[in-house]
Amino acid sequence: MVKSTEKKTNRAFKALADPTRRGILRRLAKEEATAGRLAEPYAMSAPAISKHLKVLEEAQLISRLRRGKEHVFRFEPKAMDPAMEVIRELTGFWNQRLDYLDTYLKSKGEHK
Amino acid sequence: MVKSTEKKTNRAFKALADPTRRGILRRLAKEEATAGRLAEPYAMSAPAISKHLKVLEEAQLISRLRRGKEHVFRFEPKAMDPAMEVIRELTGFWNQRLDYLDTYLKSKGEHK
DNA sequence: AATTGATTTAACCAAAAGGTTAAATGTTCT
DNA sequence: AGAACATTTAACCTTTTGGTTAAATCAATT
Repeated sequence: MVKSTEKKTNRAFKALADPTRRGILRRLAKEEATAGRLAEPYAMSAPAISKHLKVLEEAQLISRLRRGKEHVFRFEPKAMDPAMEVIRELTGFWNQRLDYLDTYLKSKGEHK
Repeated sequence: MVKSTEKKTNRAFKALADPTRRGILRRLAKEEATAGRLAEPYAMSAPAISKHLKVLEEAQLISRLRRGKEHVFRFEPKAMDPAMEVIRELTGFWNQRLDYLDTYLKSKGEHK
């Protein structure tokens, strides 16, 4: 199922393309938080934040659980994988890093 | 200049959010190519492709040079850095890998 | 049961995205 | 100079995006 992966990739990158959403993700990467607390730093209405949260949730970058009257959000790092994979594919990230590791080990006199 | 970095990040993620543009980048990551050759795989008009190329160029993910009547494009991997940095920040990618390196060195009896 | 609180949904709006076709541009060939 | 080629720009259209305010929902409190 290559198609659904592509849609996930689209959604992930699109979600990451907005600075408000990246800010929310950064915050949630440290600790879970409610919609209200997430909204605090922004000069933006609650519905606007709610929509951003929906976009992130649809990209599966965050999950939502209801606790009493508030919604608690949590970062879901697994959903970053398609984006990481694209970047890896494009930049040969792994190769570079493995080269680096190789160089490092050589400098330690470890490697032949 | 934190602001211009944020704009670059926006543009990079936005550019990466479209599957046609990712396809173009994948192709250019292997070899440079002209607009015409890049357009071939797509059931889309030349102006549509031209616009995608413009978006990628504005995100600095590709560069353009004119060779006779054709425009030759080249992938510019440096422009991926802001996106990589966001992903790193969010997923602790480096930390994971450094932990891995650490574990590796311990297993070699190198560490402490 | 009514009120308050947290959040979303609905309806709306302007701007951006992604496509089209037709026209313009700049280069090469005859 | 003129024709053919590769590509972009212009004008247009529809859908999506990112925001707004007002209304609805649902849980907790009095």
